[in-house]
Order: sequence, then structure tokens, then C-alpha cells
Amino acid sequence: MSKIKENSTHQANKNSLGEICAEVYAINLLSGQWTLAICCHLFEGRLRFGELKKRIPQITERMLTLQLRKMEEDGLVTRTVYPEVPPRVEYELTESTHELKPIFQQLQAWGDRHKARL
Amino acid sequence: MSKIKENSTHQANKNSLGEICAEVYAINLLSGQWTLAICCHLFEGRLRFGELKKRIPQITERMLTLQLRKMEEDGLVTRTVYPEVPPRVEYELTESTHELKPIFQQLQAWGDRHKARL
DNA sequence: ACTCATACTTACACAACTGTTAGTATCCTA
DNA sequence: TAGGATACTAACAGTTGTGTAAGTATGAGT
Repeated sequence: MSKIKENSTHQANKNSLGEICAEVYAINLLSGQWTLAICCHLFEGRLRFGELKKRIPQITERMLTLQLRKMEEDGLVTRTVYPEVPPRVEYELTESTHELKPIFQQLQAWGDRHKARL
Repeated sequence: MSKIKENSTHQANKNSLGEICAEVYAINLLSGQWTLAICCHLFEGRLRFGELKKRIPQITERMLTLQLRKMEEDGLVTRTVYPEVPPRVEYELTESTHELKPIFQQLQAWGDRHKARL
């Protein structure tokens, strides 16, 4: 993404809320535009960069790279580079992220119910 | 917030993902900077604008107003205005939002575990 | 020598979100 | 007549997130 200014009020508020509330922290990790979509495709198993790109046609290479890098930094995915040419890079969810699956299912169910009520 | 340009690529992507995936839709509703904090305080019961402000000292009046308005629009809170002077306005979570409580608890537990692993 | 495939990176512009400061309306009380 | 209380609103600026377009390195295959 763009460089983050750690001394901005915005960032300071975000950080302090995330430190106090673990649920805020969790939502912060998941609120990237493409994060959930990537997770959903990786629930099935590890995928290469290009395979993810094909499964999420609307995403640009730039955003896919940025999101995966952030997810790696946040401990949501692991990145494995195979020293081949042309390069091969595989992404896989961490244990931690797999544990989110039941929560996602509940969020999905809630989302459907909530949509229906509006 | 600022006016949203519905014809932007960004917004189009967000919308289409939210329509396909109910969990993306759900996260989109909850990803405002102060949304979860407000929810947490309202889980205990209805509160006035000023009471929320006191409980979330870092928030500005502007952001509190904007977030509550968006949450109202999204069906997360109800807003009741009492025709008094000085004005009294109370906010309360909708049924739908109360149903999120167990999911929040799981997210919180996950967040704590995940933090510990990093 | 030239193309191809893959997984990026860079530079730029725009969109969306948040923060700062100052102001508003209303009636009640002193 | 002035000040206080409440729940806002407006104008502006800054920060963060996203999209567009173009370019990079590498070795294998032709």
C-alpha cells in the first residue's frame, strides 16, 4: 500500500483500539478489499499467484501482490518461492487462518439474514 | 463520509464482491474505524449521543455522527429523537446486530490467539 | 537473436476515509 | 440579556486505500 505514517492521529487511534479490542484487531486484518476473497479461494488449498489471479478476475496484479504481502506480514498466509524460471510462487493459509473458517460461515449466514431484512 | 462515486472501479468491485459473498458484505458493514467500538458499548443497552462520546473519548463528534448515520443506513442501529431542548437522541442496536454478539466473541478469541502466535 | 511465461515493481492519479476547527439552533436558567 | 447544554453541521486538509499503465528479470524453447 502507500507508506503509513505511524504518527498520524488516524493510525494512532486504529492501533490503540486494536490493542484494546481483539475483535477490532481481527477485523482490521480482514478489511482489505480483496482479503476475504483470497482467503476463500485458499481455503481449498495452496495456489500459485497466477491461479489466484484467474480465480479473481477483477483484481489487478498490483492489488493481488499488495494484499498477499500484507496478509503474509499479518500472519494470514505463507509464501513459498520455488527457484525456477519462470518463477513459481505458492500461497497457503496459515493454521490460524484456517481456524477462521467457521467464523466466516457464521458471518455469511448473518450477512444473508441481514440483507433479507433490509 | 465523502460522497461516494458509484461509477468508480473501486466501488463497483466492492459492490459486486459484497453481492456475491455475504461475508464480504458483512465485513464491509463492520469495517468503519469506530463501528465495532460503538457496537460494543451499545450491546449493554441504548445510549445517548453524549454518552457514547464519553465512553469513546478519542472519537470526534464529527466521526461519531458519521459512523452512527452510516450504521443507521446499514440497519445496524436505530436512532430516536426526542423533541426536547436541549435535544436528546438515543441510539440502540437492531435485533440483527445483537445477533452478531456471539460472532464478535469468537473473533475476539481468535484475535487473541492470533496475536499470541505472532 | 527473439519470443514467451511468470511474478512481480514503479510511477502516477484518483477515491475513500478520517481529523481539525469553527459554527448552528433551541429553550431554560440565572 | 447572557450563558449553558445538546446534538449536531460545514469547510477544509490530511492520510490511507485502490486503480491504471507500463516496465523488469530470468532462462527455456525456437
